[in-house]
Amino acid sequence: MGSVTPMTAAGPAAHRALVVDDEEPLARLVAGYLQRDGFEVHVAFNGLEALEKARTVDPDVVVLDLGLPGMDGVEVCRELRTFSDCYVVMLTARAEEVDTLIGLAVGADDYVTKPFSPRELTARVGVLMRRPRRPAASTPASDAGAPPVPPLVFGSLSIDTVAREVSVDGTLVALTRTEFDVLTALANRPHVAFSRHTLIEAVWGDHWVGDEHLVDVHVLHVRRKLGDTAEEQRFVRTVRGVGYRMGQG
Amino acid sequence: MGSVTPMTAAGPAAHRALVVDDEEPLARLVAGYLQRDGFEVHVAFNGLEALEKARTVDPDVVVLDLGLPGMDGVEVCRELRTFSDCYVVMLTARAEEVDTLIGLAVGADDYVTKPFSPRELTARVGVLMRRPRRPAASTPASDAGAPPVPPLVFGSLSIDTVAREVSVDGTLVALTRTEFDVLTALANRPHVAFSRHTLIEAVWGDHWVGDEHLVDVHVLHVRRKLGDTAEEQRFVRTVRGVGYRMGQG
DNA sequence: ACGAACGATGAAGAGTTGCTGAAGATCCTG
DNA sequence: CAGGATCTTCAGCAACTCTTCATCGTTCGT
Repeated sequence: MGSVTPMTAAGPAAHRALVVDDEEPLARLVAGYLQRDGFEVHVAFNGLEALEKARTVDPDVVVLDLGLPGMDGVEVCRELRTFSDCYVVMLTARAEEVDTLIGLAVGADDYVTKPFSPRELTARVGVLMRRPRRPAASTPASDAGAPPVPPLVFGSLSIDTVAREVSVDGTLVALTRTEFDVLTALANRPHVAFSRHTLIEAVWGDHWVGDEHLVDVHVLHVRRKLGDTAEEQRFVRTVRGVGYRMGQG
Repeated sequence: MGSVTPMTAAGPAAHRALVVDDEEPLARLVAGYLQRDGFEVHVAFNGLEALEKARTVDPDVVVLDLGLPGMDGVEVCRELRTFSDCYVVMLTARAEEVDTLIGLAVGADDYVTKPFSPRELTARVGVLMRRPRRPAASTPASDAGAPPVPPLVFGSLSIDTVAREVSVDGTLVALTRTEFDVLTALANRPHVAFSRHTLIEAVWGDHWVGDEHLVDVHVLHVRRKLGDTAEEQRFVRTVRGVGYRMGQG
């Protein structure tokens, strides 16, 4: 593998980065690497300064140390999010902190644990920059105007996955939970041949132990309720030597 | 409130995850955590199995160990990218590997270094799932947007590896499992001459014992069903003294 | 052109797979 | 706790598939 050459930009850089860390040598080190990667780099040594620079520079990505004096990284990140949708990479001292942070819904895009190699950090930043920029605010509670989920339709068979209702020729058919789950697992990927094992993982979860032919019985029941037989398989089809499949051949 | 509501036991969940690791206990551990987080979890223990499952279940996220036996994580990830745009979290043994991997442009979305806390991993996966890349992936139904896996085409012959369907001139041809596997093994690498031995390894696995000319019989059957004969070998061609080969040449 | 090696083919027994009914185990509801 | 619904296991059966084997035709080297 030759050089990877991460964008050879000269003059006004393509992207702006803000590095926030109270340990000046570390900040400078990271800044240097990012600069070499073609970023226009700005540095801040505390939370307030970081927010101020973020407002003026409008960076594409902020590398933010968690353990800042005064206003800590979490606070900075939260405040940052009120006026910017830039990417945030959080630096933490211990790996265990990461899940705490994520749990706090701080809103960072990536977490890097100290000690890290500068190249790892810059590489991760590179990955973020290649992502399409996030659209607006990612409010978790914007499910209000959620569009209705269309039913899965196979000829005269219709599966409402939300209501968990199945109908054939407009007539409701009562399936048990397992029967419904088996049918839906297949119907979610029409035409795809599922092995019994994969089907079991989908419906029962992995950790399951027992006879794989359990699936056969449930398929039998589904077929019966749907008006199918082993001879006429309109909906659930047998793929001999493999398992089952949904949809016309 | 209070309880996190781990979703009613199993059943088709909102998101699907595929965990790939040759160390079964570790894979199960990770799988368990993801399941608790509401994922429908599938497990694979080697690269080939991983790709096969990825094709059938179309996961939203793949947790992929770098050090797999045979086909390694990098290869799996590359191949995966040819038909899926799912998120990929790569597990690596050493931190230094991470920048190498990123440099190789493997295309993973996150990298976690062993040893890791399961909660950190699942938390990172959770972050990924909140990302906007896949717009409507949150609905349990309607996977219509799933990228279709392109069939293998040789003139008038078309092989749908996912549905396990073969058609000639648009007409479906019913192959048995072994016949299909033999044909697909050849078709996966067109122009490559397979020895009977290699073919047997590919289809039957390497622990097989018996007469190698078993392959001949299956090829015969495949040819017949495909409308070929020993004289007119449009699809499966004999390579005298070696074995068989797919495609013109 | 001749014999040896190789591939193609047909047939048949052994083995596998899927379907089905029934019965026991388990879960849920009232 | 009883009664019913549901899940799971089991065993028999029928159909299908795999594999082996013997034979025949073709190709290749000499």
